[in-house]
Amino acid sequence: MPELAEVEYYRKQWLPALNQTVTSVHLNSDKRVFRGLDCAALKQNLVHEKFIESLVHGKQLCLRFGDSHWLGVHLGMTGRMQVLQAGELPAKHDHLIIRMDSNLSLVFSDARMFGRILYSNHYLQPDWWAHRPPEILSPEYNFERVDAYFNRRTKSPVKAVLLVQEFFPGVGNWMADEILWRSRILPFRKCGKINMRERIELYKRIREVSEDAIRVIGSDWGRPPENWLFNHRWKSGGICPQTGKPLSRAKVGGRTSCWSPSWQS
DNA sequence: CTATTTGTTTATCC
DNA sequence: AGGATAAACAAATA
Repeated sequence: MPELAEVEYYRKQWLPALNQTVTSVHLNSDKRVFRGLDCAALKQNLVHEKFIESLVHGKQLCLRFGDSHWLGVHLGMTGRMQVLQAGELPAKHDHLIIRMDSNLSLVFSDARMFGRILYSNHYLQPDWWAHRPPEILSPEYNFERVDAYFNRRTKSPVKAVLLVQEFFPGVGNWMADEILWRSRILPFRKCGKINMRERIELYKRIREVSEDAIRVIGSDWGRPPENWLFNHRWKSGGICPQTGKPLSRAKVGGRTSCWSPSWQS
């Protein structure tokens, strides 16, 4: 389920082991989450290194060890991160276990294995961390960028474009539906047909939903207020919190989308 | 047994 | 060349 705020929530789960040192790394290199990775290098080189920094950018996590070890974690659809106390045993889908000198263990789990582990041992930033688009809540993000993104995808449904990570880092399926619902714009509208007033509204709601998600979910995975679309969109039979009328669901841009026909146009 | 899932990559067509 | 679309990946859940 990880989007912007859920990824931040999971980043925090490893913080109890910050400034501790790796004693061993356990993994099964056959698992799909390690595709393309030099698992032997990860297992050997991370030992004796200190966990010094924990960063997040959109849905991408970057964990730094020592002065040249970069561990990337992408949570995919069902990825999770947690810390195991001494004596606690790994579970079925725990694919990467990093034991620390405190006897805590950092654990990455992922049932569906759409997630991915990345690793680089170099003083310079690896490509997967160096090449990042501006984050939605950063100072360099602005309306002109968003306007330009829509102009590059004029024939795509706006829902599909909101899911492009290069444009809207961290936005996932529920955030995109929430943004469109708050902007009162239907998900299948083509970007080229969205006028300036609507684009300005979308830009504001993109930032608003990102802030709200971080505040409500990113800290302790709290349940969002009932006046968000969030709590009503998951199952069919949901009701629009604005109009009290039924919500609609259908695939838009390849993803199940939920909208309120009595509210969005 | 069938259909569905909060994500990304790859192939293919335009 | 770049945009648009669908399939593939894998396991749990309803």
